[in-house]
Amino acid sequence: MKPATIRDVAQKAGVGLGTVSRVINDSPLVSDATRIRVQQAIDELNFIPNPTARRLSLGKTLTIAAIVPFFTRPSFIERLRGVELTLAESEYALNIYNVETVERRDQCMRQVPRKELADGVLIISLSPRNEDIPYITRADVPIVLVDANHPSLTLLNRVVVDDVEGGRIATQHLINLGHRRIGFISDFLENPFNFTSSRDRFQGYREVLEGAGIPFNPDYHAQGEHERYEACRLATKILALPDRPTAIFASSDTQAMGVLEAARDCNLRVPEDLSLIGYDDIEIAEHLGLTTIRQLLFESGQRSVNVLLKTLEIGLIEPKCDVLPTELIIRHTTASPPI
Amino acid sequence: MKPATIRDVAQKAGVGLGTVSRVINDSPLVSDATRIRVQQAIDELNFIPNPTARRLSLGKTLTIAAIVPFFTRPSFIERLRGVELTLAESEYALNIYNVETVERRDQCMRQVPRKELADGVLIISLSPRNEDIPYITRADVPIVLVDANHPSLTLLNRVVVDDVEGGRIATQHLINLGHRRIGFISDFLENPFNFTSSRDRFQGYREVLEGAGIPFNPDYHAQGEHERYEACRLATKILALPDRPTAIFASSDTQAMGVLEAARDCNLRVPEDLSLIGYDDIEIAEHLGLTTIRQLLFESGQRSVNVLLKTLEIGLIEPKCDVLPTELIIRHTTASPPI
DNA sequence: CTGTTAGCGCCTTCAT
DNA sequence: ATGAAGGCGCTAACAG
Repeated sequence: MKPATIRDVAQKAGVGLGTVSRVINDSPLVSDATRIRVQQAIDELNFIPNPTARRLSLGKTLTIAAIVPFFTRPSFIERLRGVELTLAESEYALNIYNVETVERRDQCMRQVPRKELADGVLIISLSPRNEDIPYITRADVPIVLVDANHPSLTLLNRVVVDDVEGGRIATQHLINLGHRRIGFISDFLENPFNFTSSRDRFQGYREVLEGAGIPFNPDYHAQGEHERYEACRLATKILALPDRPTAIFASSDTQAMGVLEAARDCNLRVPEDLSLIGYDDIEIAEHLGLTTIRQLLFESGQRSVNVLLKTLEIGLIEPKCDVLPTELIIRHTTASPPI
Repeated sequence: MKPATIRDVAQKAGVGLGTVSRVINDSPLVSDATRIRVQQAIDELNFIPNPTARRLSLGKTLTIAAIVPFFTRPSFIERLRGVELTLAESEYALNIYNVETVERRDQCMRQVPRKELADGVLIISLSPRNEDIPYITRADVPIVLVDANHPSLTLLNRVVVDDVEGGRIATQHLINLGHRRIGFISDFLENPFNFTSSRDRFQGYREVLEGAGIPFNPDYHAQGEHERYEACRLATKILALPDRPTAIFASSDTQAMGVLEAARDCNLRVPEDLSLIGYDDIEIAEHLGLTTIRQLLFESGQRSVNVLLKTLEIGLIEPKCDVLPTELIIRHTTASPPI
């Protein structure tokens, strides 16, 4: 049987359509008597206003779109959790656009920011490229960049973390412990998804090296897919170097796990023989006792939604760039180098 | 500026509304000449049919709802990934209803299975209770139960795993190694969310114990929240027993990690002093070398979507119960007990 | 305060 | 093969 409509309710309550609509929307323009009568009819019919019709009539989708790559990776999940929980309290639904291929990336970046699809868009961890800019700037929908950036997009709200600074902190920590030979394992610095975090962390790494008078050794930098296996493979190669590093900075905790495996394979003790620092402080990091750089993943999700909701409520506001802090978490994978 | 509508396209192409609609929907009832003309107008106007209007007109939501608890837990994520990837190829959108409280559980279970909200519903890892049954059976929407069950719901499609069997396999593995004192750490067997997996695995555990002539020792069973910390706490208590178990079966890999921590705290080597087997085979299990029971998480998501889509396409079909296999993965946390 | 009416953008008959 | 018209369920503006 078909679900009850506003019309059924009106008939049952013996009122007009408009009145039912007013009751639904908590309009003050209804007498208590009729409100009760209508409410009764609603309850009896187990009526719920059809969201699709509502959206069409309102000209709003009541939906927020989140474009996020590889949404099963722990760090992205944690961001999404912040998004989801914050949004759950609102009247907005969440649509997740999971990006796992470059084609999909481009398609989402260009097609999703549309009024017909969402009232607001969160672009997470995917920095637009120059070719994307026209699509984004002409979008008639508020957009918030989360963990993403682009020089010419200062007119967008952004919630970011200073990855260059994070790279500095990590590297400085290792140097403070006395390390001079410091490896860096990362995603591909140049990649079709335009992930920028590794690039930024690498920059911080190099800045600090230079500041400490340590020349950058290209052999100590290996890049590859963002996967444990791959990181393990890369680390194994670096650790086989005649003058192997005494410390490795992995640009994510996941990759740090790969390094841990490589160290195990090479019979290197961590941290006695090899120090290791990761990045993100995902949940598993604590279990592993991994020293890492914490960033506020959950909070980045929360904040970005709040900014978006405020924009939707108040209308365009002065675009802000919200820079979340970064923190060194010292656990048990870093120590002074062997003498 | 407002997005282009079908009307704009019609005007630009010099045809009627209906024709544009036909072109959009690949109707054969359009001559090639006009089709091209219309397509040109569509491209020029950068027109995309408004999904909301489409849904209202079609009387379909073109949306699949997935009710899933704690969607950030690795095992649920992996199921969701199967759902998402499979659905991405279809014309259906995915709406995730994340359940983290009992109130929300009840609300979702009762309100989500409605035609107005979704064309199909996936209920993941949440077994309906008796009180939910009326809401579910009267739902006018196809429902697929994933990793969930209920005796009176044989009319629903289900994709499940035999957790009792999984519990048996895990326990048998330990017994085969020579263990007689086997602990079991699990979620609360009775819980307001009505998670049933721990209960089933526990049953398998007890069956095998009994079959081996080993009396069940209640001291060896501890239940608590599904969290590493909690599992660690529970394991610590069990391991402090005068006659502590030589092996522990944790009802999830996450909890197994807690046990690992407890063992570490107690200076117990795994597997020399304590054997440990988990459940799920989430990604981290491999890194940890954890012996565990693998279930096809990703595939459960895929299959459930396929069943749902087929139902939507073909209409009601004979409800099936798809039982996915379970597999023992032996790694390095189980061995014969110390003599 | 309340009933009525005109859309929202699209799909689908029904004529032509 | 194509145009015109009615309707999907709701909101909002208007008249009373």
